Amino acid sequence: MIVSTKGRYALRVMVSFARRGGEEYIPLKEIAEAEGISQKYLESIMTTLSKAGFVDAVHGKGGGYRLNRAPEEYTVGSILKLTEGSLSAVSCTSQGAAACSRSECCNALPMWERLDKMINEFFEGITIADLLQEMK
Amino acid sequence: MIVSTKGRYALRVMVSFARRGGEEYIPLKEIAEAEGISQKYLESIMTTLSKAGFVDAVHGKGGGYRLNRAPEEYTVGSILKLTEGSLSAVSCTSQGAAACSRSECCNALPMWERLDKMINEFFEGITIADLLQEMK
DNA sequence: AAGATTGCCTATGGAATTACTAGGTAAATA
DNA sequence: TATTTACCTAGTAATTCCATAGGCAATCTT
Repeated sequence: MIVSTKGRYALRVMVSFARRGGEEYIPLKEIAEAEGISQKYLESIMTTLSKAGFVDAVHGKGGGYRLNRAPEEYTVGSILKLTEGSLSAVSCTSQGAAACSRSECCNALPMWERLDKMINEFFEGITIADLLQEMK
Repeated sequence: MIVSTKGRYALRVMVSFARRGGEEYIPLKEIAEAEGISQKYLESIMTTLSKAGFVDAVHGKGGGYRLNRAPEEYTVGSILKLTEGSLSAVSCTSQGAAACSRSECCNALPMWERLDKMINEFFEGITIADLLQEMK
């Protein structure tokens, strides 16, 4: 599986922020309850998003998180790459993985590379604004 | 990750059989050695392929495995679906998984479904014969 | 300055999956 | 009958996933 709950929760939370709109800071607790996600687990995800500069965070009362760009400025790809680490379908092509000893002669490698490219373009072509609109 | 070693080994073995051509049966031991794959691990994969009717198997001396169709008759998708169980990128859309309670209102579901469709069509459009030809 | 509220950090743990390994059983051939 | 081969059932170390626990740090209100 490419996308675990971590990445899916991140997307959901970003959509949730976008849906609310506005510039006020929303505490994590409120988002976690609204979305039915474990508060503690969501903490680590929000910290990741915050450190990467995807959201603003302020401590203390009246603090919380908020988006710092328009929803159409966030691609799904950028969020998933951040939270999932990689979107590669096989370890062969994910950077950081040990280089496969067969890469020089592997018949399948070009296929994996085309797949990665296709998936990457797919996710880079969708934004939080698109998800916000989309209804089944 | 979508594709584990199980699926990748299965593809490699199928390509290996296709490369040899011919109708003689090749023992698993020989394939495992040629491909540098654990013999015992490969056993379970070959049994899966055999039970699904992808290869013929005969016991005893002179036995082993062989393809029962032309390489262009095997799609990569069919082999991966068999060995990996599912090619879904998220558990939300893989059949057999518990239905997501949010599926009725999930903003992301149409995206996951389009992704699955795209990946499926990608793999169904490639055959073992294609892999055999393909060189980097 | 104190206390409440909120985000941030580190560590831990159960469950599932992955990638094997071990050892036996069944079928076919020499 | 003995050998060769596929098939079946278990087990296991390592890793990843999905959290949980508890304290520390920063900010605001009073």
